[in-house]
Amino acid sequence: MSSQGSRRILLVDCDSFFVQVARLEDPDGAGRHPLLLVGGRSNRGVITSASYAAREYGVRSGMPTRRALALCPEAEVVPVPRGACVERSRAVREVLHELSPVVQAASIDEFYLDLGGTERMLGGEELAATADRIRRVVRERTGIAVSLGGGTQRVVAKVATRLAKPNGVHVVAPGGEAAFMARFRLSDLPGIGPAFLRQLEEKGLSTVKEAAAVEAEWLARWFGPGRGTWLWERVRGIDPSEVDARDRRKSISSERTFFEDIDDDDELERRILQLSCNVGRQLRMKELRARTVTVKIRDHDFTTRQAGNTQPEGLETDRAIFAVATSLLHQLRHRRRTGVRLLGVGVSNLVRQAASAQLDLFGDRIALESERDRTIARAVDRIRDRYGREALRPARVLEEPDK
DNA sequence: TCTGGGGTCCTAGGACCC
DNA sequence: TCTGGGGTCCTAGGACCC
Repeated sequence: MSSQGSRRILLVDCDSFFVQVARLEDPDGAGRHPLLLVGGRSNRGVITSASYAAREYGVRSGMPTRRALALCPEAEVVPVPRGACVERSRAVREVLHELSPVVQAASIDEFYLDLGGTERMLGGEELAATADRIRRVVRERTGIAVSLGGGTQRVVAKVATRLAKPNGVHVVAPGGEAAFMARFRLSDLPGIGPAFLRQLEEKGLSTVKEAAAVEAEWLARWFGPGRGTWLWERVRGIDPSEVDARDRRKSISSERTFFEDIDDDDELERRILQLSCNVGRQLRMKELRARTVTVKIRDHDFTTRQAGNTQPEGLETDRAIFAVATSLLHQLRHRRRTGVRLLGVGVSNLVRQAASAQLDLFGDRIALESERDRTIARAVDRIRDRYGREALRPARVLEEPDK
């Protein structure tokens, strides 16, 4: 939409989103507790989001719940309100669509906007003023407190959001990008995690300023041409990536960490059936089919392995996904047979239902799913929508087809 | 008090085709 | 029989993000 020079990018980031939603969902219970933690409560659970008051005790998201409670024994832990989070996220996005020509959802609680080209329409309003107006409108219309970072580049908007939190705005003026970035540590940059940070530290680099003083040639030699260029640009606040409103979903997955490790093949097969059904359901809801099915296993010792298989045609039925997933599971179990901590099923290489070939181009192949299978799967979805999840159990879906 | 669940992107090697 | 590249697709693994 907008050219490089006139980009006016804002990142709208919901403040401790899961905690906010949990409070809105239960205003008299969880909503009242200042030390609120959202996350898994089982023996293997972790914290997804912590209230600002709880963070003062050192609690962080991703931390095992047990450890969080050791640090902050008074805290209350509530499960992630998944459905409500999806609804609130959609509500925020809809309001943003009214306020900005380009909206890209980066995650459930982050949205990039590009207001480039709207200067005349907004009567010359400063970007910081626009950001503050958006903050107030989103709050009024959805009840969600957000913070906004802004600038001419995505990376600048992203880093600026850190200074805006909570419930504030921070906009970097055009031309001030490099000077703005120079105040941060390399670990503050999005895209630099523990592994890259270790490599940077080996070269004696820990701040943006230090890295900006190194010639591009050396960065390329140390970290490879791709990452060298990437780093050279980011420490100067340069980010060529556009805000892309057409961004489409590329994969769907469902995984579960078990309360206790599972080593029994029949039990694993039952679990993988449930996961296959979860994925299939979402696929059909979005009117998509998947050509690739992937199974992920995490062994008792945390070794994580995966196997995938790509079909010539897209699949959408639970039965077909389950068939592929089961064979991949056996493959993985054949290579290493130990207690399984986590099992996951994912699908990718997504194609639109309508766009998938209806013609039997693969007549000599045994089809994994027929048009009849698909019709049945969609009918089962409708019955479940109407009468609840338990109206038809997965076993019915897996009946043998007519021979 | 070990390490969730949902994603994206990148890399590298092998197969296969021209 | 040996020797090239280049392009695309698939697979596995890893890093990273919220």
